[in-house]
Amino acid sequence: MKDFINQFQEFSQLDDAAKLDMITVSRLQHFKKGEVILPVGNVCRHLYFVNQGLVKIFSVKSGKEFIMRFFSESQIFAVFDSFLTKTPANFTIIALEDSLVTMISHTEMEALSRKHHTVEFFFRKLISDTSVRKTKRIHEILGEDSTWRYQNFMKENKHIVHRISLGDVSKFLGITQQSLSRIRSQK
Amino acid sequence: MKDFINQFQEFSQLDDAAKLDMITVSRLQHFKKGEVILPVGNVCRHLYFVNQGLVKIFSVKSGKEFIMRFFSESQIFAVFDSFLTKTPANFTIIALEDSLVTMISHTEMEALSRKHHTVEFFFRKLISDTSVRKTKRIHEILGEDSTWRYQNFMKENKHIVHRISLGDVSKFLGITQQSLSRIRSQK
DNA sequence: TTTGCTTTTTACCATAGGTTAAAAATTATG
DNA sequence: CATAATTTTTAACCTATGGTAAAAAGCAAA
Repeated sequence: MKDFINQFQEFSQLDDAAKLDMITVSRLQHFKKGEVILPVGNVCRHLYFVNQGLVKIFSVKSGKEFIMRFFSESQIFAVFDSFLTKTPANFTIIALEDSLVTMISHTEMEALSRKHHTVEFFFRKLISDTSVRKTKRIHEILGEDSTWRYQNFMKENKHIVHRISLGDVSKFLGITQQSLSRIRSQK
Repeated sequence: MKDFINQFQEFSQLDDAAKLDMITVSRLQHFKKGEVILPVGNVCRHLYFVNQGLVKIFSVKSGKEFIMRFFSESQIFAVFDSFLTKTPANFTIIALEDSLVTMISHTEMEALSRKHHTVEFFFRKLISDTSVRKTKRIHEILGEDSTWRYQNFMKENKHIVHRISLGDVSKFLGITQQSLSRIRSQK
């Protein structure tokens, strides 16, 4: 189990004082399988880090579920637009497995950003990382067919695909489960 | 023609010292219709502001053009992931009309962010704004059909649609021009 | 094991959007 | 103007994916 500070370091170097402060303000929480970490409509007031487990961020639009992303061990997550703008989240976060999560509140993050430039920088890096991913995703949805996207998803998520149901994979890809099944069979 | 500082203010309040500094480091440049503002593969080293004109940010994937976004008067643009991570941009920026653009270099922006917390905050707001838009876009592409997306695009871009070719509209929507034409005729 | 619940697959039809080709309309140029 | 170049539309055909329904497989609990 990778310590969250080590992981944060991979985004940007944090000085020792900053590290210490971050550890101080962080808290650990356990979520049971199926438990809601953030209900839709609530403001996302924390930055989360997965120590152990698996979560999904999703939304429901006219009865259909759409999965934004999965997060597993050593990943940082939040509903960023809600987190950054303090507006109600359009997404729900739930634990797909029993999960152990480290949390830092928005308030604390803001304070630390102000105090330590390295934290502010880390923050910006983190946001730009999610931004890059979204751009890539838009690109792929518009430019590649679902077979390609399925194979790509499997390739890029080798370590966790066996923990995700095919239904959830299809909800991530934006196709029906039947279509996914068809894609899987032909070949 | 809206002054860029005024526009920046709409994202977050800038103090007078910050404003003055930003004006000092900004420079104005003219681009002719069709001129490349940023070639693909180059690092996007500036934050841009459209005083007058219209630009598009696009990429080409296996011969097909995909338009990320259009920017017209009073809008701030950049290839943000390139700008933030200093990696080569996957997108080209070109002027669709003769355009007058205010530019601030990444280096200057970084320096000002460090100097003025209001600038840093503005920066984060700006990035989170683009992030929200991308999320919305992903959502729409996966959840709505092209007729809906076309109508929505027209609604949300009333002021500039008459300046954009239907070919470019289709490249933004991610469908062929023929499909767009079909959508436009039926109804 | 048996029974029941959930997930995944199969099948058949309907439809949106892609492909290709060409006509029509619009805009630019000599 | 007249001609060329570009943009937009029309049309015929094709394919991928959705909708619906039901079967099959996998898993869980008694």
